[in-house]
Amino acid sequence: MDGDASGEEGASIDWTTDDELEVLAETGTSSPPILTTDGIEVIAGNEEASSSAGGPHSKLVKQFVGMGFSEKLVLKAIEENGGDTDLILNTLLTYSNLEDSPEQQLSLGSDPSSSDYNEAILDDISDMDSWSENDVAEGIDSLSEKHKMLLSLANTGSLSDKEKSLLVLANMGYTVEEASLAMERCGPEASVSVLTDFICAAQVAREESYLHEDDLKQNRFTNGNSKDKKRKFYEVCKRKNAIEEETIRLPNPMIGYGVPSQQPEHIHRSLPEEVRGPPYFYYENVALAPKGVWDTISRFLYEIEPEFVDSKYFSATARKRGYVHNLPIQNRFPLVPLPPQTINQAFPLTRKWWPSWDTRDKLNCIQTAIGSAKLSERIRSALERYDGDPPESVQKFVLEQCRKWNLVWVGRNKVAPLEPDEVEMLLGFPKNHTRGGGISRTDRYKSLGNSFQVDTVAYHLSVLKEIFPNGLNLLSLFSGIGGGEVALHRLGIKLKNVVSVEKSKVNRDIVRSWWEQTNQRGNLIDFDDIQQVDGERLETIMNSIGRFDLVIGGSPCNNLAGSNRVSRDGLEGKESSLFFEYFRVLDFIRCYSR
DNA sequence: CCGACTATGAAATGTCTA
DNA sequence: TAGACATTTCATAGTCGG
Repeated sequence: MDGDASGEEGASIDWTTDDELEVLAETGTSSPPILTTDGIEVIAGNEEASSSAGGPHSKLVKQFVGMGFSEKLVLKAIEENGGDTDLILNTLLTYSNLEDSPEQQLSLGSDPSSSDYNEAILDDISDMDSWSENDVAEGIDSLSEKHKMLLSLANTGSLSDKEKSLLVLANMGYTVEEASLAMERCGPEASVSVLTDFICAAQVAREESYLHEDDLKQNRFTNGNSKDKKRKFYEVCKRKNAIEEETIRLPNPMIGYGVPSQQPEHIHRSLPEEVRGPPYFYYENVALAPKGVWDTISRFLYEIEPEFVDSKYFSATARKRGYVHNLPIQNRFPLVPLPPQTINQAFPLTRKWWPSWDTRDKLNCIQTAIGSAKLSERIRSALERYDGDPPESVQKFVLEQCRKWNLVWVGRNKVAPLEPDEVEMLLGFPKNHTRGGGISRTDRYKSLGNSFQVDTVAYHLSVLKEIFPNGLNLLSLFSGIGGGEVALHRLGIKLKNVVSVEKSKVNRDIVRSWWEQTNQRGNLIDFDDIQQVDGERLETIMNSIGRFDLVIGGSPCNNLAGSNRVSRDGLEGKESSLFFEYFRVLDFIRCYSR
């Protein structure tokens, strides 16, 4: 009924040829991936049909740019070879090879001055060590010297987008030279995936030059040995994909190292000596992030495997999250009293109106926005047409919407979204935690939707109680409404000094107000912007209050979250890339505390 | 300008079935 | 096992009225 009116879009797009090369790349080595002349004819046909949009070869250009070659190279290659994809690929591979050797530099019009990354810094880095060895073959080692060094550069201030990408690529095992070349060629907006594609192509080209040096010198632009080249290209791409496909899988059931009601027989994990606390750290983000995100996060956070837990095992609402931490996992204990475990227990008044065909036991994840009044009205009028149970199709529609928007039954045929104080209770906060102080209702939903589930986090942090009987110093990054602080407080762990970094003023006010109301004896210091929390400032703080025992932080998820239709850009997204700031600060604290 | 409100899918994963 | 089908998701941008 609602948003299914988009049936026509696919008709005008012809997908039959677009993925030709990618499909070939995925087929195993058993069948050599050779482009047939059939494919070329089809492509040529399409290109005539769509010549009004873009250039005459726009489709071909897109195809090769998608493979990681720069647009300039592609255009030049097409100009020389027409529509023959075989010849174009050959030429491209040759070009990218020649670009690596200065004496044979072609004037391809690549303009170094247009790229604004700091070449001086990069040169310094690449001179400092023998990073040019290709790590891909050896596999990825744990926290390498590379990004430690990058980090020490970054610790004086915040990270630029380019430095972030560079860190990511360095962590994937690529050399800094490769990464910076790729970034220069692919432009500042290029995603990591595009960059790795480019590096792949360059690697092939390099290996090619090694194997066929003579051949290339004599026969620069001809179609020599194209089968070998392409085979090589696909092999390297496969190697790259093998790295990318090393995806962390979510456990089912999502109980991490155990939940109060379900504790595995024997749980054990051994952390490497160098990551054992203190300082302890606790990082959180959404479990269902785009592919590869958790691999990257885990690689940065010292190769510690994330613990994925769904908060539905702690409360009446689901909340699937991943936590990376170096806490002990033995002898955890839950907060008491245990919060309501079902919708029924949490909202007894809804039982009277709850239809038998609504089989929900738990609510879905609480988000930052609520269902509209119009939807509730649509549901009511749909149900009022029937005396008893509505037909199955209506039931299905209503249930779908109730699940999607977390609606509960508040009257005859009447559904409604949760109230802010109900959300507070479900998430383990004291009632009215976010109320007052001039905060709007909308902002309450937003702040709560972005928060921890306190019981879940407290269960993990409970092991700290016996480690720090006299309290601890807490560094809380992206504090939000203070889920970590509330969890520790409810556990009875004394907070000596809390340094809290939170962008939103209303959230800082909420934490401050909670701090005062709970008669805390320690000090609460808050900061606005994590990018301003540099090494110098941290050092000053630590000289004053002592070292941090615990670093808590859940970095922004909005570019990772599934409900974001607009900017689900992954870890490189505008806000979610602040993860690298978390890492920067954490690594500084760790280095300083040693 | 602020706050309430509404419309806006896709991507990843899980489950069922041939 | 592959593919159809089902479920879930810490959101954004725009409008409107005060």
